[in-house]
Amino acid sequence: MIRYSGQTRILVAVDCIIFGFDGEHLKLLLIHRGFEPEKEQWSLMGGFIGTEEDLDQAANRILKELTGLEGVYLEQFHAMGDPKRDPIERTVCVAYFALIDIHKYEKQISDQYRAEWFLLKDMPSLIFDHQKIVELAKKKLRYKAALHPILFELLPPKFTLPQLQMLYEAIYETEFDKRNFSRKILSTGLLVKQPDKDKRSSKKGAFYYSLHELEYNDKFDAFLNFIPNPHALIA
Amino acid sequence: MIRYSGQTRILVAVDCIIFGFDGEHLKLLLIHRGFEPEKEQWSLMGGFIGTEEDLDQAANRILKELTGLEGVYLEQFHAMGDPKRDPIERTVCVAYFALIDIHKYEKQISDQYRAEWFLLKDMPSLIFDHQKIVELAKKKLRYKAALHPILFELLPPKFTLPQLQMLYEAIYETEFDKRNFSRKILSTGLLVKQPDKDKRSSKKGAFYYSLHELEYNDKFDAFLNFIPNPHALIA
DNA sequence: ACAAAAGTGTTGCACTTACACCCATGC
DNA sequence: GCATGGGTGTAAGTGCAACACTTTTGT
Repeated sequence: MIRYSGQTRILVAVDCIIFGFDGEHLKLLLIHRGFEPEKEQWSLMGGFIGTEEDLDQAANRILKELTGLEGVYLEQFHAMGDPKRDPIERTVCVAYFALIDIHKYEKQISDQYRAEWFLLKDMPSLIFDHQKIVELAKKKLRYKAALHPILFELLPPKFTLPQLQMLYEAIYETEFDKRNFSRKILSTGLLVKQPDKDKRSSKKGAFYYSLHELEYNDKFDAFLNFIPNPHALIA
Repeated sequence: MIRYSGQTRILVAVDCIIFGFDGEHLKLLLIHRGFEPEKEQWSLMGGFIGTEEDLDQAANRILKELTGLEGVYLEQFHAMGDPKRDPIERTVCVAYFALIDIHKYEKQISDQYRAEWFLLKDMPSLIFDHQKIVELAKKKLRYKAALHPILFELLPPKFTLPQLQMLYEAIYETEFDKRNFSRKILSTGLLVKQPDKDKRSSKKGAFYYSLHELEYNDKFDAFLNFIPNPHALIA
């Protein structure tokens, strides 16, 4: 087998930033490492890429190992290559962020890891440069969600407009006018009103909506402008 | 030295998509490889990362080796990891796109490579998955340039509004109304009118403008909406 | 004087914002 | 019957798109 000569080969890992939404706050799924290095520390879910898989496959595999979930929204957003980022051995990492419906996550799927949800603003310190990766992921998520309908991935298949608005408000750390918000969201044509209501959070109850799959796939890449004054809110 | 055991180490390369603008068309700087593998084929400029450099440093070094330029606009946009993308040996590549003032490029800086500018729509076939990387880069460039003032990096320090408009038109493969275009661009406050004119392309001559550095740095990350109907033009 | 490109203003429309009241229900 | 959250409409302002004529100057 021919190989390139005189070059250093390096470990390549994939790390996943897993976002979830509990109805009120944005959360991150972190793992408590039961193994060296940095045993007993909190970190992002990650792993080395296998010999027969590409990066997306590796990210999906890793996500499944931790959460048991497949078909999750997963997007590559940055590669980190500082030679000193992993003190044990040089590792280049390709970071992905995942958006999951927090209720689909079943605890203790993996016994190698103890996983736990943390509020974004109440996170433990993380190993290596994971803190920095999380910051990048947050920024990227805000950026992308301002223009593309990705936040639905954080909600269950049926959700209410107040729930959706709370999600946007959590992500942008601000408040929106509910009349304008509902008009803007509904005008995209992405939502289908359901006949039933969610009555858990009010006496009157709020109508459920679900995604119009066809429109959703069509408009996913379109430029939709989901938030007012993006100029002010996006770094 | 402690290392992670049982993991495969992989080559990591950086590839640069180098965009230039000749006043009329968007171009790409490609190299004719004088070495194996794929000797005598056209490819993107790339190289393996060094043991002491991070990804950005590697990209800057590689760009300098080919063009002699430093301080160039360079942005990481995607990592490619298909195990079969390089037939010689598995290589993960991190792709960057660079924007340079085409007139700053001096030929034959490197004798390892023969470099040549190609019209984007008139490119030779490229090695490996470089074609795909170029497609991704074009998409990313369009996307980013719709919201951020990056295209100035493709022009000389002094340029005219008609030149700038031609650039935007080349990138989006469409035409804009010059009255609306000039109003929109000038309203950003990013440009400073110069006292002199460029008289090469008309009898009347067009005023030069230069970047207002302070405003440019301030507003670089802002959301500016440089093109009409982004919905229609951005994939 | 004519050709060729630069420069400039206005109007209508669409979208966005700001804002306040009624509705349905469980207790 | 009242408290709680859900749902809706309107008016003013802003930003965007469409559109045509004048200016300059080299030949």
